[in-house]
Amino acid sequence: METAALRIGELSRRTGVSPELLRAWERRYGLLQPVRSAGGLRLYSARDVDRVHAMRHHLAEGFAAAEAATMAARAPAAAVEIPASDALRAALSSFDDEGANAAFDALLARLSTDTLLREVIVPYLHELGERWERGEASIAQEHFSSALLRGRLLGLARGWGRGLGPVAVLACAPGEQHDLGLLAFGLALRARGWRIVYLGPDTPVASVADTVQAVDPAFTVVSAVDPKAFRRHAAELREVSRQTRLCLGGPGADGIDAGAGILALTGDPVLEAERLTELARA
Amino acid sequence: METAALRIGELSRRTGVSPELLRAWERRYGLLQPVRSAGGLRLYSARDVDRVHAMRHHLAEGFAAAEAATMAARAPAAAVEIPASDALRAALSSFDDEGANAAFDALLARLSTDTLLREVIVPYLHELGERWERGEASIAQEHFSSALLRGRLLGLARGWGRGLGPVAVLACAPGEQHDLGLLAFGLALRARGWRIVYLGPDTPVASVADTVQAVDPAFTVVSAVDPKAFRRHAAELREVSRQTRLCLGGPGADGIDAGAGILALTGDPVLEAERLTELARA
Amino acid sequence: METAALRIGELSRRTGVSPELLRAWERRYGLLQPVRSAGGLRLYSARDVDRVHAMRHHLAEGFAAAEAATMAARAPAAAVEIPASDALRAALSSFDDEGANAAFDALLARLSTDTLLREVIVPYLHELGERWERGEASIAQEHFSSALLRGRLLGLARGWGRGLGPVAVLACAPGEQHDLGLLAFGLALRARGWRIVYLGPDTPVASVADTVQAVDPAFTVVSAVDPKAFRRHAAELREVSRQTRLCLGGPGADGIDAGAGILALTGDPVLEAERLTELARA
DNA sequence: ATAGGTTTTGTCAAGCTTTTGTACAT
DNA sequence: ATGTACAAAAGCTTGACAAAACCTAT
Repeated sequence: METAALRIGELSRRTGVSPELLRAWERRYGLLQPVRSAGGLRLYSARDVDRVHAMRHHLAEGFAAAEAATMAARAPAAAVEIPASDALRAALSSFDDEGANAAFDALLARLSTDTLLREVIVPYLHELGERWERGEASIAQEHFSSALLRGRLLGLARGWGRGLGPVAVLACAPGEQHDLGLLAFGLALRARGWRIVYLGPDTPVASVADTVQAVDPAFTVVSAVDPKAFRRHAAELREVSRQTRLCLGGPGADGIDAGAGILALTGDPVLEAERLTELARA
Repeated sequence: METAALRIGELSRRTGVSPELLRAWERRYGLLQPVRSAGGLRLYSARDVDRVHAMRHHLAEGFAAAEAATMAARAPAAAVEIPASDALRAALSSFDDEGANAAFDALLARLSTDTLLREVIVPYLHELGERWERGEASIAQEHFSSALLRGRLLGLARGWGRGLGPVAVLACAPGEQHDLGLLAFGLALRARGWRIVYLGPDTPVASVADTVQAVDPAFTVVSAVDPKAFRRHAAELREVSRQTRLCLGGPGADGIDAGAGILALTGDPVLEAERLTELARA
Repeated sequence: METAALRIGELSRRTGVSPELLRAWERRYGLLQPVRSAGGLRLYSARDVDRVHAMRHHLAEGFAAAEAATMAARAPAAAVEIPASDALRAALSSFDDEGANAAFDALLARLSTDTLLREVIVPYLHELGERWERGEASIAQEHFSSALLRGRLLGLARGWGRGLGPVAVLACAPGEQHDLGLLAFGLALRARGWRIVYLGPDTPVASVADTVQAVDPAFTVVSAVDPKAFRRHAAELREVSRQTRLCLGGPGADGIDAGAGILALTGDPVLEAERLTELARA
């Protein structure tokens, strides 16, 4: 996993706590248990950074160091605040192209693609879907928001077919127009080194088959919001699954009995991307 | 076959590489294998000129002579400048994401948005449409191409809602999925100072009406490939046309009797953008 | 595949890492495992370039070299997010024309024009200026960077005079050659719907006056790095300010007593563009 | 917080080899 | 035209060095 190994100086720089104090906290409270390099240097993980931040936070609250340390050791992760995501939401719901782009830029500058997807995009898509079901979202706003987000995500997607990693073919099922979730999934895969061939919304199963033949992917993902889209083409999909490792994704894959050798990806895009990557490693 | 037989002096003059060096390259790397005259003189073909040019190109890129030679021998044409629009076409039809983006970038760096749209994108869309009608285009390729171009065009569209110009609302008719032409039209308008509110594919007429109410545009354009999309919603559209200056666009607007006060935009996107701008100036 | 074989000098040039250091990284961490030529020279692949970039990226993040190396070696190079702005900087400072253009394209796809200007171009210009003052930047280096950026910005500027928005006339003061800041300013205005008439470096005040007469702009901006450029032509400028809303821009406008009715624009280009647009809206 | 020792890491040098453009003799 | 020679530029290996960063213990 996260083997990011910081030395004490960098940890100090990132947390604003002197190396001496960091060592003291280790000795006295066992706050951190860094691994050591061959030569004996302490090597810290990214999680340790959080832990030190928590420690400082508790100290500032007035707790004694010993207490602060046990608290920090127990609950290292404090929620990250992402105010810009509210700004994005607000701009999208008022047709404010400029504001939405600025907010997106701000998020992009501060977060990794992964975090952006997980913390902002995916929740927003969920939210939109729910408002939609409850009849609250204006269709006009949904269209505006989708077009804008699609543009930004496709911007991030640029060049995602290049490189050396395994190839994944992504397509929406026939009739399916909602491709934002699939885009997010593609980006998450890309961040893990995959190469993406993206066919977009409403792709006939035969086209997926053609593409599979042409590029020989490690995985193929067909996505839909509505399970009917899968049922309607069950036979064809089964056929495709004989030529490639086939996955069904999106909310529509939830109730589906995928059938032998077909994998259902029903979780959030980033999670499923992680899972698929683990699977491919094996 | 191109039997144009150059002697080494002429080859040297054409390529700017000294005869000695040409011979050295032949001896050391086998870069060229000229036929010999009866008297033993080297006779080079036109292709050899390309090969030497490629060699020089690779050298300029920083490759070592030995490497440059093998590269030049393998792909003599690689150094030849393929017109970027052909390169784009070729890359799109072979699922080459990287190549397509590079070609698009090259075009972008050399052409104005307008020229890019008029000379490259619009012709390409036409071509695709025709191949489609004749059943020649693979659907898979069309999807891949559309997704990629959509991404790039939406990338250019960024921030097109800001500023000072008049506002135009753009939407595809209900059921209509082809938004690339509409996107191109929006970009052409933007290049003329308009602000764009873009609703994207398959937009219910009621949503268009909502948006018109919210942003009060100078023009509203609804686009479709199939005229039926307009006929099916004729009444609603007439209703909308009472609140805004309404235009119908795309191939589908061709045979339509638009009705009083409704403008049909049937020409190519850039042309129509120009026309609308003239109209707005008046 | 890509067997492009670079020798160590070229790899060094492309990555900005000295050959000695590259060899040290190989020996100590096994970062790269180049194939060898018959004579024993190291031959690197394109993938190795990515790997070195990743290594540098991790180093910049504060990781120890040993850790950075294992991270760079493990991750598929494409998965490491190297901020394109760093890539641009690196390419510019190593005279890597191709790399710089690619980085610029990547930035363009990812960011809005505004963000690109504010977060990348303007800071880079500052940085260049400072290095220049401290005598660290070579003239060649500055020329190369300026020429490349000017080309790209002018590429973005294409067609910025057409359309419907208000007109702004932009010119560098007599003797002033630095127009990149002014270009950035023009682009920021364009992104807000303005039409730009751009006169470029070293423009006689009389020419500005002529242009003002011809196009009747909403604003006219004259820019200089050195305040003396303004002082020397104070009288003429005052004269021009009677025919148009005149602004003085650039670092040189900072200490200037602009005089009645003359506006000084001393902030960063994007900010000032926003300000002017607000002013025009009123 | 300091002292005294260790590890890590970028840089340099010496001496020798390979690569490659050019020159020269046949 | 051919083949050989040559010299500058670029690389290779080994070994060493020193500054910065870290360690432990007091």
